[in-house]
Amino acid sequence: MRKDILGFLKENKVKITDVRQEIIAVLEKTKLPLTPAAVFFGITTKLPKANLTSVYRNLEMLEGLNLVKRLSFDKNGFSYELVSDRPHHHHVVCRNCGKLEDLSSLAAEEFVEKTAQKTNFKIEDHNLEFFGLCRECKNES
Amino acid sequence: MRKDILGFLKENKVKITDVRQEIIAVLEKTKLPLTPAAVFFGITTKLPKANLTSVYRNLEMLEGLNLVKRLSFDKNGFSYELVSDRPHHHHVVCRNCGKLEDLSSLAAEEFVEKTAQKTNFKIEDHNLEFFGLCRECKNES
DNA sequence: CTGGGTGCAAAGTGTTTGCACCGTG
DNA sequence: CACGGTGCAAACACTTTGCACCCAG
Repeated sequence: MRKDILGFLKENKVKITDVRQEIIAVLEKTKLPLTPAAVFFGITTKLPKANLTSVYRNLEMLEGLNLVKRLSFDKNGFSYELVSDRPHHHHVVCRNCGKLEDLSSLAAEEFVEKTAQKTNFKIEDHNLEFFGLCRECKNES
Repeated sequence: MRKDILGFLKENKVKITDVRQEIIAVLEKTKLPLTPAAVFFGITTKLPKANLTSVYRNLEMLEGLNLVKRLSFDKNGFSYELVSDRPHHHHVVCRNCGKLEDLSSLAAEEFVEKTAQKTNFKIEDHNLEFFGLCRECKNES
């Protein structure tokens, strides 16, 4: 588990427990958005007695501290990904093989900026997702 | 209910029932994304015996025909909006008062196009949503 | 008159809550 | 050793499924 995350948790008086370390470790390792169930599966290899409930509670807590971001790709619940120190990024999801790619984009920042001006909203967050066919699946069909 | 929708349903051999007409009427009237429960509430004024199940089934059917689009704003389920004949549009949601505004934007189209090029995906759909504070709520706080 | 559509009830699924025990700080 | 965190079970909310009756075409 990254030192900065650990420090941040301590600053916020959050106890460092096995479950928490593992949840964060799993998210760090995969670097991709995971469903609570997937995270749970990931941590059970090291913590066989762990509980889905704790995963939910901790993901919620981590979201509150902005260490984790919740995304919704499909109808069946949410996925969570670590908020890394790299800038905004968004996702492109292949509807055939389910592959998910990051997209860090200056174009996105421009777009957000234009939107804020146009609507006169104070934009605090945004969610930009793309769905389609990836290189491979595009050619197969 | 709009003629073109009615015709399109007939073309697809979908029976025109009271429930369906009312669901579409409600979506047309509000012009905003509604949850299945909200649609249900809307149709019960004219069809007191209607059932939530039918609303779900019909929204799913309409989504299949691309007459309706499913969106997810918050954790508690989905909302549906009519796919109108105007071009792509997206939403800006106020996190304080819940107000929801459309955003039809050329900038968005550009952005989608750039993304397709950059990733080499065949982009079929996208979901662009913004969250923040609207004009009024921005000034109050 | 026939197959799709509907209402109703029951089952699923993902998520949350209550509570007693546990373990970090 | 106090109090936040955890596991477990039960409750919840939203959505889906099974089935018999109904009605649009």
